Amino acid sequence: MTATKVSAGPGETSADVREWRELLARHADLTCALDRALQAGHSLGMSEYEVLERLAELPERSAKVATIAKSVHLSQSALSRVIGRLETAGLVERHMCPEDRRAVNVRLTEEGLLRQTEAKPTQRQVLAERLHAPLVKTCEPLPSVDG
Amino acid sequence: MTATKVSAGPGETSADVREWRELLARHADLTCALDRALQAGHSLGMSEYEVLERLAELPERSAKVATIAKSVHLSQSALSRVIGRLETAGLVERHMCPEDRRAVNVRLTEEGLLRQTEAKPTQRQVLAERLHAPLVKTCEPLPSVDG
DNA sequence: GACTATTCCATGCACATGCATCTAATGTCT
DNA sequence: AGACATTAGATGCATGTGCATGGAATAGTC
Repeated sequence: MTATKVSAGPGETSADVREWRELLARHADLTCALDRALQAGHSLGMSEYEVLERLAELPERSAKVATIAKSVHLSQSALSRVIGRLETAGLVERHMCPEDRRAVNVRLTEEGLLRQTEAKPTQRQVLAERLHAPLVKTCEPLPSVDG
Repeated sequence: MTATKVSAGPGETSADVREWRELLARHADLTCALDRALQAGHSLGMSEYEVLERLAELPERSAKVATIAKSVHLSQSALSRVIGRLETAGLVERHMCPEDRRAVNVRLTEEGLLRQTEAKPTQRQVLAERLHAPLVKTCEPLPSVDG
Protein backbone atom coordinates (compact mmCIF):
# COMPACT_ATOMS: atom_id res chain seq x y z
CA MET A 1 0.00 0.00 0.00
CA THR A 2 2.98 2.27 -0.54
CA ALA A 3 3.29 3.08 3.14
CA THR A 4 5.51 6.13 3.10
CA LYS A 5 6.97 8.26 5.83
CA VAL A 6 5.18 11.51 5.14
CA SER A 7 6.54 14.02 7.60
CA ALA A 8 10.09 14.86 8.50
CA GLY A 9 11.05 16.48 11.76
CA PRO A 10 10.39 20.18 12.24
CA GLY A 11 12.93 22.30 10.41
CA GLU A 12 14.08 19.42 8.26
CA THR A 13 13.19 19.07 4.63
CA SER A 14 11.95 15.69 3.55
CA ALA A 15 13.84 13.71 0.94
CA ASP A 16 10.92 14.01 -1.43
CA VAL A 17 10.90 17.76 -1.18
CA ARG A 18 14.62 17.98 -1.75
CA GLU A 19 14.32 15.78 -4.79
CA TRP A 20 11.38 17.76 -6.09
CA ARG A 21 13.21 21.05 -5.73
CA GLU A 22 16.17 19.64 -7.53
CA LEU A 23 13.91 18.51 -10.34
CA LEU A 24 12.38 21.96 -10.52
CA ALA A 25 15.77 23.63 -10.59
CA ARG A 26 17.13 21.31 -13.26
CA HIS A 27 14.06 21.76 -15.37
CA ALA A 28 14.13 25.52 -15.09
CA ASP A 29 17.80 25.69 -15.95
CA LEU A 30 17.55 23.42 -18.97
CA THR A 31 14.30 24.86 -20.26
CA CYS A 32 15.67 28.36 -20.08
CA ALA A 33 18.99 27.49 -21.70
CA LEU A 34 17.43 25.36 -24.42
CA ASP A 35 14.84 27.94 -25.27
CA ARG A 36 17.43 30.67 -25.56
CA ALA A 37 19.83 28.61 -27.62
CA LEU A 38 17.18 27.35 -30.01
CA GLN A 39 15.56 30.73 -30.36
CA ALA A 40 18.81 32.58 -30.90
CA GLY A 41 20.33 30.08 -33.27
CA HIS A 42 17.36 28.70 -35.15
CA SER A 43 14.27 30.81 -34.42
CA LEU A 44 12.60 27.87 -32.75
CA GLY A 45 10.87 27.57 -29.41
CA MET A 46 11.30 24.46 -27.31
CA SER A 47 7.83 23.18 -28.13
CA GLU A 48 8.36 23.76 -31.82
CA TYR A 49 11.65 21.91 -31.76
CA GLU A 50 10.11 19.09 -29.79
CA VAL A 51 7.45 18.51 -32.43
CA LEU A 52 9.90 18.74 -35.31
CA GLU A 53 12.14 16.24 -33.58
CA ARG A 54 9.38 13.70 -33.06
CA LEU A 55 8.39 13.94 -36.70
CA ALA A 56 11.98 13.72 -37.88
CA GLU A 57 12.39 10.47 -35.98
CA LEU A 58 9.76 8.79 -38.10
CA PRO A 59 10.68 7.23 -41.45
CA GLU A 60 7.58 8.68 -43.06
CA ARG A 61 8.04 12.06 -41.35
CA SER A 62 4.37 12.51 -40.74
CA ALA A 63 1.88 11.70 -38.03
CA LYS A 64 -1.61 12.52 -36.91
CA VAL A 65 -2.01 15.31 -34.40
CA ALA A 66 -3.45 12.90 -31.85
CA THR A 67 -0.38 10.69 -32.17
CA ILE A 68 2.01 13.56 -31.64
CA ALA A 69 -0.02 14.64 -28.64
CA LYS A 70 0.84 11.39 -26.89
CA SER A 71 4.53 12.15 -26.76
CA VAL A 72 4.51 15.88 -26.16
CA HIS A 73 3.60 17.49 -22.88
CA LEU A 74 1.19 20.05 -24.19
CA SER A 75 -2.55 20.38 -24.09
CA GLN A 76 -4.36 19.56 -27.26
CA SER A 77 -5.03 23.23 -27.91
CA ALA A 78 -1.44 24.26 -27.35
CA LEU A 79 -0.26 21.57 -29.71
CA SER A 80 -2.71 22.72 -32.33
CA ARG A 81 -1.23 26.20 -32.15
CA VAL A 82 2.35 25.00 -32.20
CA ILE A 83 1.56 23.14 -35.40
CA GLY A 84 -0.09 26.29 -36.68
CA ARG A 85 3.09 28.26 -36.11
CA LEU A 86 5.22 25.57 -37.72
CA GLU A 87 2.89 25.54 -40.70
CA THR A 88 3.06 29.31 -41.07
CA ALA A 89 6.83 29.05 -40.94
CA GLY A 90 6.71 26.44 -43.71
CA LEU A 91 8.26 23.72 -41.56
CA VAL A 92 5.29 21.35 -41.63
CA GLU A 93 2.21 20.87 -43.77
CA ARG A 94 -1.29 19.93 -42.67
CA HIS A 95 -3.11 17.39 -44.77
CA MET A 96 -6.53 15.90 -44.34
CA CYS A 97 -6.42 12.26 -43.37
CA PRO A 98 -8.22 10.20 -46.06
CA GLU A 99 -9.40 7.33 -43.93
CA ASP A 100 -10.61 9.54 -41.06
CA ARG A 101 -11.59 12.94 -42.30
CA ARG A 102 -11.68 14.44 -38.83
CA ALA A 103 -8.00 13.74 -38.34
CA VAL A 104 -5.14 15.83 -39.69
CA ASN A 105 -1.81 14.52 -40.84
CA VAL A 106 1.14 16.71 -40.05
CA ARG A 107 4.08 16.23 -42.39
CA LEU A 108 7.57 17.60 -42.07
CA THR A 109 8.62 19.63 -45.10
CA GLU A 110 12.12 19.57 -46.52
CA GLU A 111 12.76 22.90 -44.89
CA GLY A 112 11.42 21.57 -41.62
CA LEU A 113 13.74 18.60 -41.73
CA LEU A 114 16.62 20.91 -42.52
CA ARG A 115 15.84 23.16 -39.59
CA GLN A 116 15.57 20.26 -37.22
CA THR A 117 18.84 18.82 -38.49
CA GLU A 118 20.52 22.17 -37.97
CA ALA A 119 19.06 22.66 -34.51
CA LYS A 120 19.80 19.18 -33.24
CA PRO A 121 23.48 19.75 -32.38
CA THR A 122 22.53 22.91 -30.52
CA GLN A 123 20.10 20.96 -28.39
CA ARG A 124 22.52 18.12 -27.76
CA GLN A 125 25.23 20.56 -26.79
CA VAL A 126 23.08 22.29 -24.19
CA LEU A 127 22.01 18.94 -22.79
CA ALA A 128 25.59 17.70 -22.61
CA GLU A 129 26.71 20.87 -20.88
CA ARG A 130 23.95 21.24 -18.34
CA LEU A 131 22.10 18.00 -17.76
CA HIS A 132 24.56 16.92 -15.10
CA ALA A 133 26.20 20.20 -14.24
CA PRO A 134 26.02 21.40 -10.64
CA LEU A 135 22.98 23.54 -10.00
CA VAL A 136 23.41 27.23 -9.53
CA LYS A 137 20.24 28.05 -7.66
CA THR A 138 20.40 26.73 -4.16
CA CYS A 139 17.86 24.12 -3.20
CA GLU A 140 18.58 24.79 0.42
CA PRO A 141 16.43 26.86 2.73
CA LEU A 142 16.73 30.62 2.64
CA PRO A 143 19.26 32.22 4.95
CA SER A 144 17.70 33.90 7.96
CA VAL A 145 19.26 37.29 7.54
CA ASP A 146 16.57 39.61 6.26
CA GLY A 147 14.56 41.53 8.75
CA MET B 1 37.30 20.62 -22.52
CA THR B 2 34.43 18.33 -21.60
CA ALA B 3 34.92 16.18 -24.66
CA THR B 4 31.58 14.44 -25.00
CA LYS B 5 30.21 11.98 -27.48
CA VAL B 6 27.61 14.16 -29.14
CA SER B 7 25.90 11.98 -31.70
CA ALA B 8 24.38 8.56 -31.37
CA GLY B 9 23.92 6.26 -34.30
CA PRO B 10 21.09 6.98 -36.75
CA GLY B 11 17.75 5.93 -35.38
CA GLU B 12 19.03 5.69 -31.83
CA THR B 13 18.23 8.19 -29.16
CA SER B 14 21.16 9.38 -27.10
CA ALA B 15 21.21 8.78 -23.36
CA ASP B 16 21.06 12.52 -22.74
CA VAL B 17 17.93 12.86 -24.80
CA ARG B 18 16.27 9.95 -23.07
CA GLU B 19 17.10 11.44 -19.71
CA TRP B 20 15.90 14.85 -20.77
CA ARG B 21 12.58 13.50 -21.98
CA GLU B 22 12.12 11.65 -18.75
CA LEU B 23 12.79 14.84 -16.84
CA LEU B 24 10.25 16.67 -18.97
CA ALA B 25 7.65 13.98 -18.45
CA ARG B 26 8.19 13.83 -14.71
CA HIS B 27 8.04 17.57 -14.42
CA ALA B 28 4.87 17.84 -16.46
CA ASP B 29 3.18 15.12 -14.47
CA LEU B 30 4.08 16.53 -11.08
CA THR B 31 3.45 20.13 -12.00
CA CYS B 32 0.03 19.30 -13.33
CA ALA B 33 -0.95 17.12 -10.38
CA LEU B 34 0.39 19.54 -7.78
CA ASP B 35 -1.29 22.52 -9.35
CA ARG B 36 -4.62 20.75 -9.48
CA ALA B 37 -4.40 19.44 -5.95
CA LEU B 38 -3.33 22.76 -4.44
CA GLN B 39 -5.85 24.72 -6.45
CA ALA B 40 -8.74 22.41 -5.69
CA GLY B 41 -7.97 21.97 -2.02
CA HIS B 42 -6.47 25.28 -0.99
CA SER B 43 -6.99 27.83 -3.77
CA LEU B 44 -3.26 28.09 -4.28
CA GLY B 45 -1.17 27.87 -7.43
CA MET B 46 2.15 26.10 -7.38
CA SER B 47 4.13 29.33 -7.45
CA GLU B 48 2.07 30.77 -4.63
CA TYR B 49 2.59 27.71 -2.51
CA GLU B 50 6.27 27.70 -3.26
CA VAL B 51 6.68 31.22 -1.93
CA LEU B 52 4.59 30.56 1.16
CA GLU B 53 6.65 27.47 1.89
CA ARG B 54 9.94 29.28 1.67
CA LEU B 55 8.73 31.95 4.04
CA ALA B 56 7.27 29.42 6.44
CA GLU B 57 10.65 27.72 6.70
CA LEU B 58 12.18 30.84 8.20
CA PRO B 59 11.97 31.51 11.93
CA GLU B 60 11.17 35.16 11.30
CA ARG B 61 8.72 34.33 8.47
CA SER B 62 9.82 37.23 6.38
CA ALA B 63 12.39 37.91 3.70
CA LYS B 64 13.28 40.45 1.08
CA VAL B 65 11.94 39.90 -2.41
CA ALA B 66 15.46 39.59 -3.76
CA THR B 67 16.20 36.83 -1.28
CA ILE B 68 13.10 34.86 -2.19
CA ALA B 69 13.99 35.28 -5.84
CA LYS B 70 17.16 33.28 -5.30
CA SER B 71 15.29 30.13 -4.36
CA VAL B 72 12.30 30.30 -6.67
CA HIS B 73 12.43 29.66 -10.37
CA LEU B 74 10.54 32.70 -11.53
CA SER B 75 11.59 35.89 -13.19
CA GLN B 76 11.74 38.92 -10.96
CA SER B 77 8.58 40.29 -12.51
CA ALA B 78 6.65 37.06 -12.10
CA LEU B 79 7.69 36.85 -8.48
CA SER B 80 6.54 40.40 -7.91
CA ARG B 81 3.11 39.49 -9.21
CA VAL B 82 2.89 36.28 -7.21
CA ILE B 83 3.59 38.32 -4.10
CA GLY B 84 0.94 40.76 -5.24
CA ARG B 85 -1.62 37.98 -5.47
CA LEU B 86 -0.63 36.61 -2.08
CA GLU B 87 -0.93 40.08 -0.60
CA THR B 88 -4.38 40.59 -2.08
CA ALA B 89 -5.38 37.25 -0.61
CA GLY B 90 -4.13 38.41 2.78
CA LEU B 91 -1.50 35.69 3.02
CA VAL B 92 1.53 37.97 3.10
CA GLU B 93 2.22 41.63 3.84
CA ARG B 94 4.62 43.95 2.08
CA HIS B 95 6.66 46.25 4.29
CA MET B 96 9.30 48.77 3.36
CA CYS B 97 12.74 47.73 4.44
CA PRO B 98 14.14 50.36 6.85
CA GLU B 99 17.82 49.93 6.14
CA ASP B 100 17.40 49.79 2.34
CA ARG B 101 14.35 51.68 1.28
CA ARG B 102 14.38 50.22 -2.21
CA ALA B 103 13.87 46.75 -0.84
CA VAL B 104 10.60 45.24 0.28
CA ASN B 105 10.16 42.82 3.12
CA VAL B 106 7.56 40.16 2.55
CA ARG B 107 6.10 38.75 5.72
CA LEU B 108 3.85 35.77 6.14
CA THR B 109 0.60 36.62 7.93
CA GLU B 110 -1.06 34.30 10.40
CA GLU B 111 -3.54 33.36 7.75
CA GLY B 112 -0.72 32.73 5.32
CA LEU B 113 1.01 30.42 7.74
CA LEU B 114 -2.25 28.60 8.32
CA ARG B 115 -2.84 28.10 4.62
CA GLN B 116 0.66 26.80 4.08
CA THR B 117 0.31 24.45 7.00
CA GLU B 118 -2.95 23.15 5.60
CA ALA B 119 -1.59 22.77 2.10
CA LYS B 120 1.64 21.08 3.06
CA PRO B 121 0.24 17.55 3.51
CA THR B 122 -1.47 17.84 0.15
CA GLN B 123 1.81 18.65 -1.51
CA ARG B 124 3.69 15.90 0.30
CA GLN B 125 1.04 13.41 -0.63
CA VAL B 126 1.25 14.19 -4.33
CA LEU B 127 5.03 14.01 -4.20
CA ALA B 128 4.96 10.69 -2.38
CA GLU B 129 2.50 9.26 -4.87
CA ARG B 130 4.04 10.43 -8.10
CA LEU B 131 7.68 11.35 -7.66
CA HIS B 132 8.80 7.79 -8.31
CA ALA B 133 5.73 6.36 -9.97
CA PRO B 134 6.11 4.89 -13.45
CA LEU B 135 5.53 7.46 -16.16
CA VAL B 136 2.37 7.30 -18.18
CA LYS B 137 3.42 9.21 -21.26
CA THR B 138 5.82 7.21 -23.29
CA CYS B 139 9.28 8.66 -23.75
CA GLU B 140 9.84 6.34 -26.65
CA PRO B 141 9.67 7.32 -30.29
CA LEU B 142 6.30 7.57 -31.97
CA PRO B 143 4.92 4.46 -33.62
CA SER B 144 5.16 4.53 -37.39
CA VAL B 145 1.56 3.80 -38.13
CA ASP B 146 -0.05 7.01 -39.30
CA GLY B 147 -0.05 7.82 -42.98
C1' DG C 1 28.13 68.14 -2.97
C1' DA C 2 27.06 66.96 -7.93
C1' DC C 3 26.93 63.07 -11.35
C1' DT C 4 26.79 58.59 -12.94
C1' DA C 5 26.18 53.66 -12.31
C1' DT C 6 23.91 50.18 -10.01
C1' DT C 7 20.33 47.81 -7.47
C1' DC C 8 15.50 46.88 -6.06
C1' DC C 9 10.98 46.39 -7.23
C1' DA C 10 6.68 47.40 -10.07
C1' DT C 11 4.33 47.61 -14.52
C1' DG C 12 3.13 47.81 -19.78
C1' DC C 13 3.24 44.66 -23.21
C1' DA C 14 3.53 40.49 -25.98
C1' DC C 15 2.90 35.78 -26.05
C1' DA C 16 2.30 30.81 -24.92
C1' DT C 17 -0.63 27.83 -22.46
C1' DG C 18 -4.89 25.54 -20.48
C1' DC C 19 -9.94 25.29 -20.20
C1' DA C 20 -14.25 25.37 -22.22
C1' DT C 21 -16.59 25.22 -26.31
C1' DC C 22 -17.64 24.58 -31.20
C1' DT C 23 -17.93 22.13 -35.68
C1' DA C 24 -17.37 18.21 -38.35
C1' DA C 25 -16.86 13.31 -38.90
C1' DT C 26 -17.32 8.71 -37.10
C1' DG C 27 -19.28 5.04 -34.37
C1' DT C 28 -23.22 2.77 -32.09
C1' DC C 29 -27.59 1.70 -31.07
C1' DT C 30 -32.49 0.39 -32.41
C1' DA D 1 -32.23 5.33 -41.98
C1' DG D 2 -32.52 8.22 -37.74
C1' DA D 3 -30.95 9.61 -33.15
C1' DC D 4 -27.46 9.96 -29.86
C1' DA D 5 -22.75 9.54 -28.09
C1' DT D 6 -17.92 9.94 -29.09
C1' DT D 7 -13.72 11.59 -31.15
C1' DA D 8 -10.51 14.89 -33.83
C1' DG D 9 -9.03 19.22 -34.07
C1' DA D 10 -9.62 24.55 -34.03
C1' DT D 11 -10.66 28.77 -31.50
C1' DG D 12 -12.42 32.46 -27.87
C1' DC D 13 -11.07 33.68 -23.56
C1' DA D 14 -8.65 34.18 -19.19
C1' DT D 15 -4.36 33.84 -17.04
C1' DG D 16 0.53 33.38 -15.86
C1' DT D 17 5.13 34.35 -17.49
C1' DG D 18 9.25 36.78 -19.43
C1' DC D 19 11.31 40.96 -21.49
C1' DA D 20 11.93 45.64 -21.52
C1' DT D 21 11.29 49.63 -19.11
C1' DG D 22 10.40 52.98 -15.46
C1' DG D 23 11.02 55.19 -10.94
C1' DA D 24 13.11 55.36 -6.61
C1' DA D 25 17.00 54.56 -3.45
C1' DT D 26 21.77 53.52 -2.85
C1' DA D 27 26.74 53.14 -3.97
C1' DG D 28 30.71 54.83 -6.15
C1' DT D 29 33.60 58.65 -8.32
C1' DC D 30 35.40 63.04 -8.95
